Amino acid sequence: MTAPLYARTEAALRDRLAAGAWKPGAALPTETTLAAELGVSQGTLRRALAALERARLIERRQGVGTFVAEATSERALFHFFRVERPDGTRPVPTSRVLALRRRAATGEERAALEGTDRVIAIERERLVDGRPAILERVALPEALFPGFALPVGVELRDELYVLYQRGFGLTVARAEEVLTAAPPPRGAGWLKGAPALAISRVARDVQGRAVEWRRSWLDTRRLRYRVTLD
Amino acid sequence: MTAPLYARTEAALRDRLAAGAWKPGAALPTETTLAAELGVSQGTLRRALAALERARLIERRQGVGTFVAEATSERALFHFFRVERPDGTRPVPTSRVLALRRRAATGEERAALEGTDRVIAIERERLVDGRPAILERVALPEALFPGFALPVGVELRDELYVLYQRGFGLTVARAEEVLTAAPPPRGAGWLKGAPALAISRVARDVQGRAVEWRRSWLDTRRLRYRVTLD
DNA sequence: GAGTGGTCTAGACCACTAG
DNA sequence: TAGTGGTCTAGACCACTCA
Repeated sequence: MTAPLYARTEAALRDRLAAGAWKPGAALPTETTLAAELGVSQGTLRRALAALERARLIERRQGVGTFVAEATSERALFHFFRVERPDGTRPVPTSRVLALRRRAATGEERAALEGTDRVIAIERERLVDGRPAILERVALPEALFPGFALPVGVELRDELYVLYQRGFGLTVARAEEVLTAAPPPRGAGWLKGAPALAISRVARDVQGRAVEWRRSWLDTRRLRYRVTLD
Repeated sequence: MTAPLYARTEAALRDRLAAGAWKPGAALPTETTLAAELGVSQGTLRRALAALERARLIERRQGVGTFVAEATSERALFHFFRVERPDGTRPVPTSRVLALRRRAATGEERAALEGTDRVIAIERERLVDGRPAILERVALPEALFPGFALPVGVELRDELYVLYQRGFGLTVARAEEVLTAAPPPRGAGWLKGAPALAISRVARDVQGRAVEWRRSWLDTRRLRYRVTLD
């Protein structure tokens, strides 16, 4: 009936992490103290910690300690940007915001973001090797991102997910993507009418809450999408 | 220097599974006997078995035993066919082989299949809701599939990966896919010139050997590709 | 009821890091 | 050298399946 102790221990830790009991990058208590605090054996605690490490919520370093995982550009790019050049190398894109405004959510956005009424809508170009290769529309629930702002028209080496965590305590832990081939969208003259790879994403935080919706159009002559199934 | 015991235990079991020490669907020895046989404690063995279960090489059922995973249609479809209808439901496709012949490998095939000289080339249509929706070209290393044959022109509810395992002892455990948007290929009139989602896949067996290369063209008006990143 | 895998514990020892 | 996480073991007990 009740879940096993290691699962309840993992859930308890997950809640405390989500609640911000420890800041990203900070160390958790040691195994022995944390086990005592939670009233479980060290072995049971270790099983819970191992699961959290697989989910990339924490990082463990032998001889040093256990730390809350931080959203870094590298991590965001590696895990959530599954794009490569035709030769298989992975680019590090820059980006330029074309527009940012607050407005009512479209039906699609409301469905993806689970009932959000108002969104912050961002349109940006992402540049690979200095030239635009991706057009992207991002929608954020306004309630979760109070005061969110971005400089418009400037070329940035940003990663949005780093900003989400640092500015609003929202850690993106999982994303679902749906891909189709699409005619080139309006507003991307550089696509020159070539078909684009359209990617729709819902990003979720540690507890599964939908935090961001985006749709990207990729210039498939210059970029491909790679995924491993196992 | 040397890998930890649980890792070596896992590797040993993986080798024995790949060598066919136990047939797909058969039961492995119990934990206690297997632990004794390998000269490790039950705890260490359990850690190795848990890893193999996560990799879906074995299945464990409490009160019953531990079994070598079988390639079933359901498993093949669920893990390796990441396609859905626009409404989000997952179709169960049928297929019709258009051609099957043996020939020299193209450069692309040789690269993907790691030096294979001759391949069995299959071209087939896959039908969703009774109508063609996917054109697919499959290349198999001839050396690994002696005598491989398929009925041509007949509509089948097949799953190739089930045939690979049952007929040739080759279990597909992992696949890498690269997606692009592509102009419609020759030979798929039903696409009517609409852009297609092109999917290239290398499938690998338990030990990482490339076992199959395929390229599929999806009618993106009727099908989408879904993937979860975490 | 016999036998299987699943959970949980306690503790010894090792490997690594940092002051 | 003190303190951390990593490995490995032994054993008790639970939960489930099936004859």
